[in-house]
Amino acid sequence: MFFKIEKKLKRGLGRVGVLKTPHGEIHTPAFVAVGTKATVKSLNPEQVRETGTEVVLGNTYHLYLQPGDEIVRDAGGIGKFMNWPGPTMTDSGGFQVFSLGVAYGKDISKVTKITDPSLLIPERFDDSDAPRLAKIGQDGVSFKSHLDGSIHYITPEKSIQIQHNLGADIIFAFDECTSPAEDLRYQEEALERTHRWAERSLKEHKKLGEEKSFSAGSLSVLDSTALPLGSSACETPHKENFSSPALFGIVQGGRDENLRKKSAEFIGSLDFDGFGIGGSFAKEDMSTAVKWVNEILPEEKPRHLLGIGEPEDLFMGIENGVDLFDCVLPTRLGRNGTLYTKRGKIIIMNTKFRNDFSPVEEDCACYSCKNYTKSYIAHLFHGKEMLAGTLASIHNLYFIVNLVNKIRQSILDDKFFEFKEKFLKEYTR
RNA sequence: GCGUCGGUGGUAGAGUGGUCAAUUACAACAGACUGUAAAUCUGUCGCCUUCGGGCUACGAAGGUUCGAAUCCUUCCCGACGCA
Repeated sequence: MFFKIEKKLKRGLGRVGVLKTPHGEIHTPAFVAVGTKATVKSLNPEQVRETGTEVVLGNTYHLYLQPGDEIVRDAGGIGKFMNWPGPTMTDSGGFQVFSLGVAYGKDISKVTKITDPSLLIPERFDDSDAPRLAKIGQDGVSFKSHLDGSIHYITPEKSIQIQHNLGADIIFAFDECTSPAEDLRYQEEALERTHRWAERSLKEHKKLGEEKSFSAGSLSVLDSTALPLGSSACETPHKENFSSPALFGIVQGGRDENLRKKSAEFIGSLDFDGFGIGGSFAKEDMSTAVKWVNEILPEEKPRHLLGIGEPEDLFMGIENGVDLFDCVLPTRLGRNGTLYTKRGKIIIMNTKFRNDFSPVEEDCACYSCKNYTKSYIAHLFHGKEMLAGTLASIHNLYFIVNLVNKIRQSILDDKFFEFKEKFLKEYTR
């Protein structure tokens, strides 16, 4: 993997770059489509590509449970398995420590509103009897499968082994995503753990890399079949790291400035190929956390803001030096009937759209907008037709990917701040 | 014409003397969703309300009862059976 910064924002930490992977280039800042179970829900790879998406992110925990990482390995890796010829990433399962752990069955998620003050009370009350599917142990995390109830113990080593089997171009260290509701003492404890796990992830990664380079030799034959289907993403794979993915370390630290900076210092000092910025945020804490971290992380390596994705967040992240984003929102909102427009989100099932024969966005160039009306898409949703989620996901993914692309271009044109102001002024809610 | 069964809120369909403005499902309406436990979830869903409650309602009209969607009578409508 190779990362090159092409241009920097004059004010702020933002930059434009290119990330070269064995399966093609990623033009940063870039939006990564989430394909948790080796599929971007409701879309086939051609449809994903048509939205302008360059890279897809799968999930370690989900693919380990089903179909199993060895099957994905034997299929030729996640990209080949899912017929996605471009770059791929896998998340480590660290988010599931959170979503299936403390957040399980609760009204907390990746970005938590502070409307419920009890969520932010700075104490870790004893709710050990609360049902959860993930429990943090001495060495790793025990998960109770949401599919069949079986118990699985995931350690940093295990996560890296699974990810090597899944075979993405970029993988992540195993971490603990913490809730903003946790108190400082717990954040500190969790951060220590994430740091130890980072070192262990890195060590296991290097070990597996060495084992692979010993047995490498005929690998290039295998990979020549996996080149991107005609398009600019085609690039000669780099020799270094060819047989081994790039590993990103993850910065945590919650909302505390000292912890965030400490984490950025520590993770940034390790021999990672890039970095993830993790954590569950209260919305207003996000920008400061990102800034604290990116002022410290080594400038020449890429940074991925994990799980973030609303338009205003993308501007914030890019301005503060983020190169990669992934988020389930475009596809999840799409499937659930909410569509992005430059004037804000709309709920397509609302009565007023039943007889609205204009496209979702008049000047949008996505497949859905070029071919269908709001009335028709509303009809598909009311009728619970499968095509509904597909058309909506195409539009939303196109909207977000293209927004990031436009922001990228605005930096190249020295117009970032004008563009940001203009966009956010029109975009409401 | 006689007999039997049945008529419940937008629909289907519970309820068969008080705890019933009426279970439930669907539809409708509004909302939520940020490293996917998610094609999911939440709220509203007779009228009015100062959110305490008030009013009108289970085909129609009478009646029994402290009290009726629930029991009785007649009528109207529907299905089936016999003529």
